[in-house]
Amino acid sequence: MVKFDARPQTAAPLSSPASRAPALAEEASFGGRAMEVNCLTLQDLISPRQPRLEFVIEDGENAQKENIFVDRSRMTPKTPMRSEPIDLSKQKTCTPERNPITPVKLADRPQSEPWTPTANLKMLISAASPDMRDREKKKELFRPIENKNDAFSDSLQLDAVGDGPVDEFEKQRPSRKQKSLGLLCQKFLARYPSYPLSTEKTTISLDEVAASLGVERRRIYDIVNVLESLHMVSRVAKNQYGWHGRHGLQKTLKNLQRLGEEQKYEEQMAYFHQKELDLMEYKFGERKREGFLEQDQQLLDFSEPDCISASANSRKDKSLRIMSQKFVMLFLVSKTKIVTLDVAAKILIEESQDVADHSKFKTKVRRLYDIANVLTSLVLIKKVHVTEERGRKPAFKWIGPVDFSTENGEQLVDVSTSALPELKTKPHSPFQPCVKQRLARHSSFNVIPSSDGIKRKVSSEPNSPHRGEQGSDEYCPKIVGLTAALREKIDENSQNQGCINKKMIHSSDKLDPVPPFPVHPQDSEYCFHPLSHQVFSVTPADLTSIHLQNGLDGHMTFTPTPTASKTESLKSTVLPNQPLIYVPSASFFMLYGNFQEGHSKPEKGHEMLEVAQAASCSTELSALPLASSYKRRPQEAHEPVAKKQSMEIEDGPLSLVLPKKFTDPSDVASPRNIGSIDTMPFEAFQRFSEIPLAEDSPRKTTIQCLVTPERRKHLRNADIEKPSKDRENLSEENTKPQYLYVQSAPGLNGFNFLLPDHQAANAAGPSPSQLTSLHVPCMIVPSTALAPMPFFYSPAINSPVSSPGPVNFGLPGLRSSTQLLIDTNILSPKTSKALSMDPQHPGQSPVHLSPGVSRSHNTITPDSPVCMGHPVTIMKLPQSPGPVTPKSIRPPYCETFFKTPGSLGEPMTWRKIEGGQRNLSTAQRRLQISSGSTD
DNA sequence: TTCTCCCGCCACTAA
DNA sequence: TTAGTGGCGGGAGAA
Repeated sequence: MVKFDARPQTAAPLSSPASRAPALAEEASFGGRAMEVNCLTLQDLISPRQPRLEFVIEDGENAQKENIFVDRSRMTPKTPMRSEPIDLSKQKTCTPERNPITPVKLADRPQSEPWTPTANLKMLISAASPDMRDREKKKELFRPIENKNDAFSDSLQLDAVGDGPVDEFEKQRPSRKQKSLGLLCQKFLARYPSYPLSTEKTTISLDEVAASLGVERRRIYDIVNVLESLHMVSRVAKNQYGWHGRHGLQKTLKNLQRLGEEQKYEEQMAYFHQKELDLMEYKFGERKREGFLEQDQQLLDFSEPDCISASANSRKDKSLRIMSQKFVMLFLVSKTKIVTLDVAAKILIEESQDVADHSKFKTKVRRLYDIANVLTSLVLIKKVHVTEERGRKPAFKWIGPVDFSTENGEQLVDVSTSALPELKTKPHSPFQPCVKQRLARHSSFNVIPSSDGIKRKVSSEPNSPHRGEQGSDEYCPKIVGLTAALREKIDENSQNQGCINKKMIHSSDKLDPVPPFPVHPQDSEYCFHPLSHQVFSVTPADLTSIHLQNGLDGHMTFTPTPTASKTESLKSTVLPNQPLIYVPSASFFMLYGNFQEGHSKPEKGHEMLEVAQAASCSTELSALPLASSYKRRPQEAHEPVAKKQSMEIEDGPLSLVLPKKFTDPSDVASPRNIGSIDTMPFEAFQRFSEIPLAEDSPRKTTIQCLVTPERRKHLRNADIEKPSKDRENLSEENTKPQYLYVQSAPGLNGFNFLLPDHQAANAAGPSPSQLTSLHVPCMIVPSTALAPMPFFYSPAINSPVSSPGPVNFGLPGLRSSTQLLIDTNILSPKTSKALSMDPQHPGQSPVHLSPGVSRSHNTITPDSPVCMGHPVTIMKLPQSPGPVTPKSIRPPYCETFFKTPGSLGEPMTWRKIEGGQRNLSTAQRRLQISSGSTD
């Protein structure tokens, strides 16, 4: 692009020749290919004193800035060679039709000129022709969309160019948030595994990343600098960084914590707090000040080799790396783990011996925001506000690991983790230690050494093994149900076990959408926001067996609901009558890890399958406590949301299957089933769902959410009538596969449920072929915007014409996404109990009562339309009784596994994998758990 | 208004 | 010399 630079002779060049020369070269080069555009600046329009015009060529570098995308079709290339996009942003003052005069670079304007780039642009637009305005709008429209998935991607906008009103352009322009460093960082992190294999050397090319993310390299520097401060990356060459991931994060943080303590940062923070509050006069002595400076050197030594020479007030001393480390140190040494920006800025200014003027303060705060964005993306901190006497102050709270020490060299592991011997000392579980301290913060938990030397968390309150967290976090006062400890437990487990941690079903809009684990801030672009309207009401009875909660971060957790007396005091994750909202979560797509990674690194991408396979092949696992069958690898647990999001985008939908007892009556007591690998799915689900699992009724699985009011009523009544003793009988009951089918579209655009009812048609015992089909009465709750929910009831189960083949589910207009199949047995034990009262079918699933009973529960008429779309083949998912553990004294449990459905519109087939067989495809990945039974 | 932080100039650094 | 880095602060969007 070429433009004329109307630069006053008197204007002194702002750029050094050295720095400007390359730019000019690029400009020339680029200009040779670019369409010539004449630019007219306001200055040109209003100032008659332009002494001369200087020919300047827009440089290609600028053309790349912030990924400007240009509608080439609307341009008139002057040379066929032109193939690169033109930065229309640089045409703010240009119009192709106007040649002669040209604007100056905004930076070249004399200081006296009040025009800001924006003001100048606006003025020019106003002064220019409609054509110019259109072009300006186009420029805005095609601004980088680093995200292919961003709202304003591609074609739609292209079509809109020139057609829509001005407002449309404004609407489609990426918001500030969309361009935020935090979001960019998330995208950046999504590109790399949190815990890369030691054998794999990931190199980061800044150019490549910048181009990929559609931003200028400058932005990438900000990210890598912070990451470098945490040793997550290291510079290996020019423009090249090596990716280390989180492997060394724990050590780094530990060092930072130590240094922070040595630096007396806590005192400094206290000092500034006190100073600010005018509560007392306190000053650090000069000696201490000097001590800080010495510590600085230590910090620099620790940080990076290229920082060691940093000295006070030097350029490097102010580098983002150093600032980042110091910032992190503040958190680590803080008892409250909360650091206000102003205090942090003041400390940094103090240390750098800068003149503590307002300008410096602002600059520091800006940098801290940059750092905080990256740290937030790393799920190490989260934004909070501190209310002080002087008002509300922005601050951040550390949500990352807080304790990096181990006692006597012992590795603290989660109780459930310990159940998996091979995972007890899993080396890369850097966040494990933090569990100890976190748990210690909760009175309901103690850390006690176990006989095997493994420290385990146990509840000091027998009746409330998971209680105690609610309200403990002053910034998350509304957390309902799940305790932090429990979340951490789940998180910990999920770090090493590869699955099922992705639960769905958001509690309600009344529930504080606080992420159960360290996750992205709620305002993250990748976070789902709570719905303002109720979607599904759940009665207390519905929640007694399983509580599902989904934080905004997409993490979904199942809270154990005490149906047994021992756990009755446990609070429900979902409050009575609270709506349950299924929130399609990006984290849901973390199950298999990054799809791309999965291909490039099968060991990671398919770990779930491996786990499942292991479960299918190993009998060792069967002897493990139910609550610890699955573990998710650390990288998954701490995978940035961005990664999840990107995976969601790239990988397509996944599905969760929560199969229920699905065994033949003869298999109930079968030794083969008991403690067999078949328990794996159940254990896995139970593990994460924390669903109490009764040792005497291992096959009981219940879910009390997502049932119709009528059904709930029945269930409640039945539950009341049934003593707990009856549950024991349930263990002898055979159930047929019934599922709760949930299909959803991202962003809550889809909300589909198949509510398992009963399988009356097969009450006598379905054949394998029958079982493979969705012979389950179900309700599909299409969620368009979750508005008044239309119910689509599938009469397939009861209908004699129902086909044994796959049943298609789908909703027009919905993009295929996550699907959840939950066996009806997930219904609360009470439910199961109630439904299993029929003495005529003692061996059948509680929900498989007589057809008549079943019908009585139907709230939707069989005449309701059945949405067709995705064929679903229900796989047979046998279960086996879980080991007898204290935690296993829980009535219900369910099993889950996931699969990735095909792309939208593609039929999804659920099928079982035999043995170690894997059936993976790019379009469709499945986690198939051998059940020992055939379809 | 204040909070946030994008944006890109341009000085510094390294190859 | 040139490209890579990244400090810095204006200024505007978001809250």
